[in-house]
Amino acid sequence: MPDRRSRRRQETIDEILAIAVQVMTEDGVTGLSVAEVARRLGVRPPSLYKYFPSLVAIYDEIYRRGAQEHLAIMRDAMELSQPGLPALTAGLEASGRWLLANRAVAQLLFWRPVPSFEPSAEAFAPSVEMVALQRAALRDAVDAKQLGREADSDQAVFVVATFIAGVITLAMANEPDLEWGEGRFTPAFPTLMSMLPALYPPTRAKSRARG
Amino acid sequence: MPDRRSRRRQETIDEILAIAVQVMTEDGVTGLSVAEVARRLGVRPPSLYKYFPSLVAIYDEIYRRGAQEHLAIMRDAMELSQPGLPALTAGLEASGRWLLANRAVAQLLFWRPVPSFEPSAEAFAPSVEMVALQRAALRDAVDAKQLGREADSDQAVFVVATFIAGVITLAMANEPDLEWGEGRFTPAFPTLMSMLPALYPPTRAKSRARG
DNA sequence: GTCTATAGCCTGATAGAC
DNA sequence: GTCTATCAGGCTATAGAC
Repeated sequence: MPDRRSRRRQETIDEILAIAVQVMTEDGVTGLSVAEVARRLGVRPPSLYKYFPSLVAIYDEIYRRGAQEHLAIMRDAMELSQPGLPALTAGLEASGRWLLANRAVAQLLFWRPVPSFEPSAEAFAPSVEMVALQRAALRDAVDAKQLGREADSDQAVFVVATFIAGVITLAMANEPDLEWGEGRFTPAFPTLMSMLPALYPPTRAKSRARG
Repeated sequence: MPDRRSRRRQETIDEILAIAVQVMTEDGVTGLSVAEVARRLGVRPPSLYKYFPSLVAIYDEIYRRGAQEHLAIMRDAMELSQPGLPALTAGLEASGRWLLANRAVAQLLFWRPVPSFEPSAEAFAPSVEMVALQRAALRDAVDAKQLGREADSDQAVFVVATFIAGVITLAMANEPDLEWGEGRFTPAFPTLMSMLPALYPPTRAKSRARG
């Protein structure tokens, strides 16, 4: 029941989270503090405890929303492309674009830089579905004979994960001010993806080899 | 002139750095503090300032020694292998093995998790030489006709950098307790390297095409 | 929901005795 | 080179008035 009171409250929560991400961006993920968020919001620290019970709770909500949005971005991009390799490539590109545009959240999601913070199981769930989506796209690619049968495997998921993780890692470390598509690393991603058929050569014609 | 006094001093410095790395390993890179190192060393915080002028100076020395050791490890592995692709693969494997065995230092070297810390130019130097070594190995690979001419390029360095960065990133994020060669990601590295000839196909026989 | 006030911790760093 | 003492500040979180 979103009456005026609770809507106002929701807006405050959103603003707190936006400021928190900004602080993480400027001062590093571990540089986030309740005090600094309060300062920027123009209130005193105790007021924030009406919205979040602890600093870790803020981290967890940023993680949860980030994982959710990241998954949605990738899924949408995949659905707009042809099934199989095109969808996989488009999905990972969209993922990379989002991660570079949301670097602080990306670090929180994948680098675990805050030892005292472990994401809750609920917050972690989207990561599991991302793997499933990639696995399904590889299966489609095999069905469409874009790739060989060995590509319908966890191992193949790891290979494409290596491509995107490598590109993102290098871009974040060495090109902190560039977005996806700029610089020396991210433009190489399509090239890397184009290597997949060489790694998993599609079988020719024979649809039912080896019974 | 290493008399007894300065040798003892050097041992203390080494011990401080070893403890500091241990703290970073347990509490995260940003969890390092002068107070905690002093506690574990069994002295009071002010005593450490006789050895390092500031907390940042400790970070910088860990960075400097780490970069140096990392470079030496890679160079040694390359020199023990056949020039070209084998040396490149062996060097990057040795690099990966060292990074996974020295995760906290690896994070300091490549992730810049401490916003207030920027490595000094001197401390950064080994990174430049690592790129040069990889570039030279690619040139050897071209000369030995293991790869095509396009592999003698910065772009090819970025590609192999992507392979190793991707593998290391995934291993560090998802398999915090496994070393190189274990788990799902690092064993895929040789497979990735074996894709290079497909990406940069060696020219056959014709050594002087297109004068 | 906001505030003041405060408890109770932590930190980096310095001065100066020994 | 070690210490005590201390400065000056940061932080999370809570109690309780308004």
